[in-house]
Amino acid sequence: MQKILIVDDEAKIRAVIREYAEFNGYGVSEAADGMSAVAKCKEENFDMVILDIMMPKFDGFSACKEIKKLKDIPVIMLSARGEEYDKLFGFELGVDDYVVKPFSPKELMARVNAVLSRRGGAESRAEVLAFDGLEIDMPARSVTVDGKKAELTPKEYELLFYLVRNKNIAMSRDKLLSDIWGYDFFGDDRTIDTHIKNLRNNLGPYRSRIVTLRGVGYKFEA
Amino acid sequence: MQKILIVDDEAKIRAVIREYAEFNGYGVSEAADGMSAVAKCKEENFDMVILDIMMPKFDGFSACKEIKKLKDIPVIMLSARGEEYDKLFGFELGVDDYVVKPFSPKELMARVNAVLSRRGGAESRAEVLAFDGLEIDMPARSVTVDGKKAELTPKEYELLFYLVRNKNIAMSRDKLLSDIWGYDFFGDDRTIDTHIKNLRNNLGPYRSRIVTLRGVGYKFEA
DNA sequence: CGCGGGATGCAAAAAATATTGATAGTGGAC
DNA sequence: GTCCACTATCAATATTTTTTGCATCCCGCG
Repeated sequence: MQKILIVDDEAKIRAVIREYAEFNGYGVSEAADGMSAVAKCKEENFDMVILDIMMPKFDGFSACKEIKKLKDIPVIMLSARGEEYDKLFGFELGVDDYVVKPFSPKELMARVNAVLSRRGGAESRAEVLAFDGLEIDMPARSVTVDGKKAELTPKEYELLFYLVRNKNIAMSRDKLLSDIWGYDFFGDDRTIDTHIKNLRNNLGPYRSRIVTLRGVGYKFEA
Repeated sequence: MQKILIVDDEAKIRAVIREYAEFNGYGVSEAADGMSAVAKCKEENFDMVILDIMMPKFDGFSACKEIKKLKDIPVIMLSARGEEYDKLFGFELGVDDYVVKPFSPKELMARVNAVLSRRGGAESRAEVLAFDGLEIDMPARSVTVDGKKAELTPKEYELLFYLVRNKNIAMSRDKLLSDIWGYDFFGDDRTIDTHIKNLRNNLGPYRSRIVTLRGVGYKFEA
């Protein structure tokens, strides 16, 4: 079941959306402000966030930015008519769709479905990513560094892909070992270090994207 | 590179779309009104036109009609909410998609990609392809290497065609076996390797187009 | 300032994987 | 039935990758 996080300061609006969303077979969580929305996204994996712009504490824009930094979750923004249209065009915001209040719940759900199906639809699961001159093409299993192809070993691919898919999230050695090597791997932690080192050596100028978190593990910084 | 013509009277909107489009790897031209849009279409071949409806001089509808008369280019229309919605569905306008303002640029690009891949789908599923001196004619079941016909066995054809149809995508041995040999094939992985070897031997200088992906399988590199 | 627990680098051993050529099985054409 | 091209399997070889142990380095902390 796909889960949606509804963020709006008005309980009434949340309730309406919830009702429709549940009717459409989605699981629903709620948050009343941007801050707690971000917090919830940290602890739970949502498939979609519906985010009001005007909110106390932490507005929708800021929340959106934070959430997108955390994970690549689709976001639909809600706004009152005429409210800060322009900002939506901000390049870095990455909003997936936009619905003007007052909206009909039916229309909102149509958009939710549209966005989700676009994502889930085979290719567009953002499997080809670029960070400056670092291009990562997962389907093709190829990585280019400033236009030059990097030759990675299988484990290096897996490691990189894994870190990128979980970008900006600290991954402990334990988690890396069990997720990439398999839960039944009996081996040394140093193994990871070595692979990280090898991987870094292949990323040239972008080696520092893989950040060491002392005492914890690693993360890919986007 | 695919080229898009963006037509809107507001420079700001054009700029936003341009930014996104270029980010997505498209080439971009702009026009501020319907008249110059048609003119540009006459002199240059675009792969897509994004057309605002409400414009001075020559509105989007008229421009669309003119352009469609000239060439069969996909058109995506932009419209303000509620603005002449109906007409879009009407008649022979042949609009490929439409997006309601305010829209998120991301959504617009998703639609652009969708329309283009829908169109290009037919094309890229082209059954006669050439990579340098390697010509692959699927319907004719013939492959020529630098003008000389290569004699392939049935399995070699299938393998090559399959890889080419999925060019630049890593294909695991599992997938190859189940897609080419059939899901019920009970056999050895090495079988594939051998056929790959035979195939490569028949591709002369282009043998390296079939790239080994250690630990995974193979891919055809275009 | 020195200590200690990671983090890193290196190189060799060990393991995994791909390539290749030889070989045998298969089914159709004659 | 025999021949033949094609296919599958196998085993030896070649290649690459992974792991590991150790030496060294670095950073935060007392």
